[in-house]
Amino acid sequence: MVSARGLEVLRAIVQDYVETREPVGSKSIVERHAFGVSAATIRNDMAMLEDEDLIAAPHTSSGRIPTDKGYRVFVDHLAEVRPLSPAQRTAIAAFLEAPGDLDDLMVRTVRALTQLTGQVAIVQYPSFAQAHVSHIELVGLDAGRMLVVIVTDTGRVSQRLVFLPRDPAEDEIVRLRAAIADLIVGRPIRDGAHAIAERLASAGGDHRSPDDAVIDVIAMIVAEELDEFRQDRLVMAGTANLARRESDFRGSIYPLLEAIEEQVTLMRLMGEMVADEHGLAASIGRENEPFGLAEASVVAGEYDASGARARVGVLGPTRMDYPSNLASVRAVARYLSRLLEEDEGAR
Amino acid sequence: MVSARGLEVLRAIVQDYVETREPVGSKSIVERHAFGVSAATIRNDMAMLEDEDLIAAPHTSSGRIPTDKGYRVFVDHLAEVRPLSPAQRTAIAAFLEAPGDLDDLMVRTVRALTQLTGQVAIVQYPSFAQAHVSHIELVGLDAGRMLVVIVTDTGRVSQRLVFLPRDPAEDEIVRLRAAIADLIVGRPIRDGAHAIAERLASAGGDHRSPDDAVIDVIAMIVAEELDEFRQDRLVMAGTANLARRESDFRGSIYPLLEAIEEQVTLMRLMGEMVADEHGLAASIGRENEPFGLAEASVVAGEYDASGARARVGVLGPTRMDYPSNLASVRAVARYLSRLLEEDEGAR
DNA sequence: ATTGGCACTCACTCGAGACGAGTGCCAGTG
DNA sequence: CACTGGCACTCGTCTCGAGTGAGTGCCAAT
Repeated sequence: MVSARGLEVLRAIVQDYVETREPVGSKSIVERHAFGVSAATIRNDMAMLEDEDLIAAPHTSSGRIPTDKGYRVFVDHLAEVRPLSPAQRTAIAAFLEAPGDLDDLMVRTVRALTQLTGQVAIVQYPSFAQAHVSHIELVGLDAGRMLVVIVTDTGRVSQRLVFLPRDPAEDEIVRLRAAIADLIVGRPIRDGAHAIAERLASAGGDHRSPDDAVIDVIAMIVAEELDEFRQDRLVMAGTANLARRESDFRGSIYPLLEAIEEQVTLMRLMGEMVADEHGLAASIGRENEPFGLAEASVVAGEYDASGARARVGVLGPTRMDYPSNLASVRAVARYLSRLLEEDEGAR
Repeated sequence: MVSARGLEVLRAIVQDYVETREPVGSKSIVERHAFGVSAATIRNDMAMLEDEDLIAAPHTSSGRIPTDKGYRVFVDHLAEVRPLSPAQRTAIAAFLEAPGDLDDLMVRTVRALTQLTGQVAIVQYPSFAQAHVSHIELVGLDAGRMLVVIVTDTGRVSQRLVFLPRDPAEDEIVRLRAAIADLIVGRPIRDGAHAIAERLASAGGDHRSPDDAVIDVIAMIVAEELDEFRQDRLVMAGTANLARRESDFRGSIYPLLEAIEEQVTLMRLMGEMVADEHGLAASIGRENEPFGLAEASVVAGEYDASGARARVGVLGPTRMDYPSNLASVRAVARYLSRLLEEDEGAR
């Protein structure tokens, strides 16, 4: 029921509201946008938009502000992702090109994104669920301690300290390492944990030797560690920006800070967002209610890391500059993909 | 020039103000505390306290609130660290007793502290500056990648991925490992980096072999990593509490969130605090100005980890409950010391 | 040294009135 | 039928002034 011009009016309202942070009235729309019609006409269109629940009036007679639904329509149909300025592009490059390992890259990425958008930036580590184990090492230390190191083909390394009931001999370690490597090296991570669990179960009864206590401990640790690999991690930056934009949130920013500390919530939220053809996705206002973030929006984009796929995004007030944030997220995601595809797991 | 009763009045003002969050007047003091004198007398005492800049009046005629100097006197002379309730003690025990490595312990500690105090909790990792290198391992992976693993006697493990100009042979790695181990194993970390740097410098000219490129790369990484060991790390929790207590901060909580993200600032602040005989220290309000935290206070306590020493603390509004926070910090610090001394570097 | 009394200050609250941005509606026009 | 100008109406916001009360500072008396 909304005319083409009606949608243009919606666009104008969203833009002006985001910019001025004040309810926008028919008159100011006529002034700021060359619609070529009178304020009264705009008012008629606005009445339509209000019927459709795309905009709302805070008080009986004041300007209108977009509803969450209005933002949704704006993002889906009206927002053109506006290309970044050359300066911004070189900024991204400067941030990300420095050498370093995966951890470094993630940190620099999240900094770049918070810098570009002025929002809280979030970067998921590439999902290792489908990565393969490329290496396992057992390093005997002193007095019953052993270091278990696992490396994946996507370049993630994890180490873990184990306390053993007794000190195994050198050749015993070598044998053990070979046995475990046999079980998991070259196989996808998600299978690894299974394989070991099965092995542990089947070993019951038959040929238990005194070694088995040691083996069990180590195998269990390896399985645990593999399981942990599957849980993705987040890096965040720019939390302080929430306080700067405090007035953009009606209520307290408490739930937001909580969600940021409880990374799990954000993890799930980012995971459940559905991307469009550009790999971009937005989750707006009340849509985040199940996550306790009803006053916030998240804009996210996908990136590829040699097979593994994950997301980068920003978190901010519902009243955010979507076109610009979408652009920043897309640019960073693309750059990241290129960087991570380039050197194929060299990191 | 402040009488004994005058100090009692200061105590009353601090207590009441922290509790009610409102300026406290002479009358309410008489009502809530059994001073046995009239309001007028209290007023005289308050005039003294005001002359000494220990309390101040927000408006000409309203109650008084403590100045930063007033809080300082309160903390130094008037606050008795009130013992924790048994329930709180068992809560600490329950939090900290679970098994796990050092990282786990740090996380659980910081959670316990934020839980107990309702403030932002901060835990420094034990300082490794005086720890000794107990183990070094070089693990050759595929295609020019090598994993360098360093372990200290305080149980910290670090690993780092290196890209080598070429693939070294197996026996070459063994030799190299022995050479580096010779330089640093058993020696304090701070010497290790030196030793390697010297070695690198002296090797110039004489017996350069084609190996040296590889050696150099690895040695440099090891030196870098050792250097990093000396930089302590922080774990934090309860950031969201700042938003809950927002009204306790006159201005914005922006600088606080910034400091929390910029861990370095807090690190320095905690490092510079001077502890009393109980290992406790407080830094109050304006005293934190150089760190951009003029509206906040930090309460910290020292703990020992088999030689290494570090701090735990809480960050909150200047108007905080110092006795209770001091008690919580002390209890957690003590518990942590006990736990870390007990199993002497087993972690 | 302590006290009761008293004048004084000043933030805060409340209601009334003025203001103005903005709406909704309607009759008129191309 | 879409658009326009006009107009009454709503309602949040600002301002002003009076009233209120908590709290002080000072002083003379004990």
